[in-house]
Amino acid sequence: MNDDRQRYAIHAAVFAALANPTRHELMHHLCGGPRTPSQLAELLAVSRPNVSQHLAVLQGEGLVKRTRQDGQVLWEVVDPRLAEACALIDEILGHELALRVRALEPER
Amino acid sequence: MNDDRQRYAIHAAVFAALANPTRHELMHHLCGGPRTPSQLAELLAVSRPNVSQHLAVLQGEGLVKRTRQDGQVLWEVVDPRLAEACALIDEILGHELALRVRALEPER
DNA sequence: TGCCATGTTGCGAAATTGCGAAACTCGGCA
DNA sequence: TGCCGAGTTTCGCAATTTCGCAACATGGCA
Repeated sequence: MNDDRQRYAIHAAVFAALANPTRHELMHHLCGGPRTPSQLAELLAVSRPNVSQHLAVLQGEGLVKRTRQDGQVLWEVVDPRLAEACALIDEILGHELALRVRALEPER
Repeated sequence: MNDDRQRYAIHAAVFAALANPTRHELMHHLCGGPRTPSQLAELLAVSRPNVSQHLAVLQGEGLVKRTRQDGQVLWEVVDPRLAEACALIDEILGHELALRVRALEPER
């Protein structure tokens, strides 16, 4: 019972890590392979400090990890299946999400 | 490009709706079938106004919907497959999450 | 050694979130 | 009509998040 409460909290924390557009986009790019902070900063058009901060949040939830190769810092997703999970959520919520992307503000 | 940006924002908003322990628990209970706000308030041990607020957030992201039956208000999940999606994420992140739950509470 | 590019961390301001308390809406019923 | 309970909305405040900016850390190279 109380154990469930903690489970919900931990689970929610993982979702919170992906509840930010910038972090969501970071994960998307990282699912395509390891990237350096500078590459990510350029891809997302945000500052490098900002990238580092968001990567730290994702790392804190165990979604990405930092490696070093040839003297440069590389960040990568911990489990490639995370990409599959995102794709599946896309599929399940696809209809409504697609509709909302298409209709940016008509009503609601 | 810019379309992707909006897509990330909308997608992140859906995750944000599930990025709160109370809302996460609400979704869990609602996946088991329709419930009234009063039932939910008692199940989660939170105030009824609080339940209404969280339900409004979930509704805003198109995850739950409100119906009326026999004079009482019932809330239910829009798509039952949402439960499957949550289960799948559990499975993919299961290892680390289970470890973290265990780390917090040695016994269950 | 000093210089430079790359990464990270600390800090303050603005914006957002979460929740309790109070107020309001609505249906049923005597 | 008035009352009552269920449900929702509003308001105020504390806590958190986000981001830009500055400072600090680190590795390669002349």
